[in-house]
Amino acid sequence: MNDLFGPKLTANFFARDPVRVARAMLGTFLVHELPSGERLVARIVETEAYGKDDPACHAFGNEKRVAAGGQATGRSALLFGPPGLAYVYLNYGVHWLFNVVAGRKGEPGAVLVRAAEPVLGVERMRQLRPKVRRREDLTNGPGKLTVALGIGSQHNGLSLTARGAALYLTAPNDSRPLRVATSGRVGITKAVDFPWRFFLAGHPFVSPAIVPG
DNA sequence: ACGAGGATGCTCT
DNA sequence: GAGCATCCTCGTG
Repeated sequence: MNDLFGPKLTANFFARDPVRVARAMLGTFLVHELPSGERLVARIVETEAYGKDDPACHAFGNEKRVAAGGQATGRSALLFGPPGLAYVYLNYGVHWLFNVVAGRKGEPGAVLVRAAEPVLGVERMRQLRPKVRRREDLTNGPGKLTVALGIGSQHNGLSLTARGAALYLTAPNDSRPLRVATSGRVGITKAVDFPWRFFLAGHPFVSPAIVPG
């Protein structure tokens, strides 16, 4: 690898309570290797967990069906499957949002990546978001960072932990403690009181929805 | 600076 | 047909 980031995160990392995964994903690096070989890398600074018994989770409707012995259907079936897959879906008919499937066996869940700080490939990110002036606006929101990193529907369902994956996460090499803050999740109407949003306090690339402490 | 409103398409508490 | 895990533009001050 190099001095910045360490080993690729494994499926084990994602195979636990999504709330813990969401917190643990802060400070990790999201890497997209383009077909050209160019690497786009951003450090994750804001996440949200979605999980079991969570009215805001896309899997919520399916949970009752599955509990009754049925099969999960539709886009959220992915959330019941193995952890470490990408869950990418279209929001408001306009924006692709990137999640990592997470959770204990048989329990649905995912972690939404809401904001990140560009680390490598910034010039390419600017090309992908040509109207942006401030560097922060490149990746300080869930719909923005997918554009900047070239992530889209083509990644839905792909493994982030498989050998040869073009899209994956790596652990940071330094293990300095992070200043993590918690809040309710942003932009939703159900279960707004769940404290399942995590971000680096005061970090300039946290999404502007809520002023960071 | 800030708030209102439109875009746009998929899913189905 | 309603409701979205959002972003951008265009008003007004």
